[in-house]
Amino acid sequence: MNKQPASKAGEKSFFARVYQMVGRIPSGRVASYGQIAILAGAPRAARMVGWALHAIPADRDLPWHRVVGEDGRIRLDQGSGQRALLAAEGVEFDHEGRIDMCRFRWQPEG
DNA sequence: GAACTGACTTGAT
DNA sequence: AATCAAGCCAGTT
Repeated sequence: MNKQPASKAGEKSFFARVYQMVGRIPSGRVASYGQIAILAGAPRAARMVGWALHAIPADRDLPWHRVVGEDGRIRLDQGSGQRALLAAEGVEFDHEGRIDMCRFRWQPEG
């Protein structure tokens, strides 16, 4: 548990960074774990991103469902409803349940 | 303080 | 093209 302050005052944990980036993903767009990791400042912490999302408190209204694998496929077991959430936002899935990352990948430039 | 873990990614076989 | 293995970072125990 965080009995001590995360790093220094003002600096948030890597998790908080991830949450912030995930929160910036616009509706109808998706980002990969690795992408979020890069944006969060850890180009190789893709696994941590997944763990961070796993640790998202219910209070957070983060669009965690907009984070998928680099191949555009959901890395969660069915039951999370992630695919349904994305489909509801206009994200299209192919017959293999994969997203066309070329079209739906979120590009933080704008 | 060391070891383990994980909603990943990439490269090799 | 599919499967296997290793690497990676940060948090948790």
